[in-house]
Amino acid sequence: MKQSVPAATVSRLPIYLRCLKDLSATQETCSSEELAQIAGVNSAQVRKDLSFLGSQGTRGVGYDVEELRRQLRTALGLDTEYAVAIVGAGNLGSALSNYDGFGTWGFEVVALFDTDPTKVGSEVGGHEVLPIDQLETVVTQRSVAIGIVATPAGSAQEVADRLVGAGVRSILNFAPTVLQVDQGVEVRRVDLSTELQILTFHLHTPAG
Amino acid sequence: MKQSVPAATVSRLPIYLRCLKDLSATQETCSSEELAQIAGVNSAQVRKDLSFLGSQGTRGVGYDVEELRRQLRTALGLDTEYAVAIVGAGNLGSALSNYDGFGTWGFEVVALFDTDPTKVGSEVGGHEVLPIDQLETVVTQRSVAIGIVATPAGSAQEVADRLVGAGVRSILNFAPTVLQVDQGVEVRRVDLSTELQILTFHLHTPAG
DNA sequence: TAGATTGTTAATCGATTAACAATC
DNA sequence: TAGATTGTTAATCGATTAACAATC
Repeated sequence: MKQSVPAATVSRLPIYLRCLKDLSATQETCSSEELAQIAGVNSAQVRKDLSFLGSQGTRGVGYDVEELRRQLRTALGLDTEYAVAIVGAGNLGSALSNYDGFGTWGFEVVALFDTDPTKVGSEVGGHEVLPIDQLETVVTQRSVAIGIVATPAGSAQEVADRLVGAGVRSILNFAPTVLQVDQGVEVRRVDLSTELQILTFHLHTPAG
Repeated sequence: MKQSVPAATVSRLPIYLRCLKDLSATQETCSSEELAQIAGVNSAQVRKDLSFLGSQGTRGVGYDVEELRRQLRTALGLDTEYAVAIVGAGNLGSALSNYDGFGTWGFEVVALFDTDPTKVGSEVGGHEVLPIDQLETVVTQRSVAIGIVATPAGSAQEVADRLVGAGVRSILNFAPTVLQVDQGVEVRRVDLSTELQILTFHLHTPAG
C-alpha cells in the first residue's frame, strides 16, 4: 500500500468489498468494468482506486475475486477486532445495539450507555445499559476504539468530549450536530434529516 | 437562485441550516467566519455556498440569521410537505418510524411496509404495518415523494424497483447495497458498516 | 498471434480557498 | 472616516476519466 490514499478512494473501498462479496458466489475473477458496473462508478476509477492497494490484477484477465477481497479487508483494517461503545439507548441506540452486522466485520459492541435511570440496568440488544458515569472507566478498560454517539443533539458534544478525553480517536455521530474535536480525531456524521433535505433539494429544484 | 448548485454545496446547506438554528437563539446577525467555525468549514466556502442562493449578506455586518434560515429552507424545498414511505419494519425501520424529527422538517411518514405476516397489522411508531402488496397503491394514492429502504440487502433492489415503478424519484437506502436505478432517480445511501470501515481504515493506517 | 484488460499517464473537470476590491 | 465583512475572482488543489502502451 502506498503512503496516502485519497479520502474519496477510502470511502469507496467498503463498497467494492461489498460488491465482491456478491460476485464471489458466481465467479473467481472479475474485471474493473464488471466491478465498476455494480459499484456504480467508472472503471478507470476502480483501477485507480485498487492501484493504491498495490493490487495486482492480471492484464487480459482481471482481478482474482478472493485475493482482492483479502486485500481490501487488510487495507480497511478488518483483520483486527475493534471494540465499540454506543452512547444513547433511545430508538436509534437500541436499533444499533440490535444490529447483528457488527460481528460480521470484526466490531464488538462492548458497552451501551444512557443517562436515563429508568433505562440503566435494563437489557437492550443483549447489552446491559450502563450509567454514563462509567464511560471513562469502561472505555479505558475495554480499549474502546470507536464511539458511537446516538444521543440527542444537546448532549452530543459533551459525550464526544468525554469519549475523546478517555482516548477514543474515532467517532460515528448520529446526532444532528457538527462535533468540534481535536485534530487527529476522526468523526463521521450520519444524519437522517440532512439526507432527506438533500433529496428534497433535488425534488423541488427544476431539473438540475 | 442560480441554475446549477454544485453537489458539494447542496450537501452543506442542511448543515448551515442546523447551525443557524443554534445561532438564532443568541444573535440576529452572523458572519461567514462564525458560521464556518461551527459548521467546520472554510469561511470563503460559506460565502461561496450562500452566494448560490442569491443570498445577500451585508458587507461589514454579516448575514441576517432569520433571513438566511428562510432562504435555506426555501432553497432546500422545505416549504413543501413531502410524503414518505418506509419499507421494512425491522430494527431500523421501527427506529425510523419512531423518529419524531420528520415532522419538524415537513416530512410525513404515510406508510410503513413489511413482508412478515406476523408484523403486518401491528402498530409501530404510530403507523400500522402494511403488507408490501399495497406498496404501489399507497404510493400512488398518497403521492409518496420519498421512499426509505430499510430492508435486508437481499430485497433492497426489488423494493427500489417497485418504488420507482410506482413513481418515486427519491430514495434513501439504508440497505448495504448499491441500488441500480434509472437516470433521474436520486438515491442517497446510508450504511453503518461502510462508515465503520472508513473509520477503521484511518485507525489502522499509520498516520496519513 | 489476437483479444482482453490492466496500470498509469496526461487531460479534464470540479471544488476549495486565498486574496482583495467593493461597500456597509 | 476606520474597521469589518461581503461577494467574487483567480490560483490552487484534488479527483475523475479518456486514452493507450504494456502484457497476460
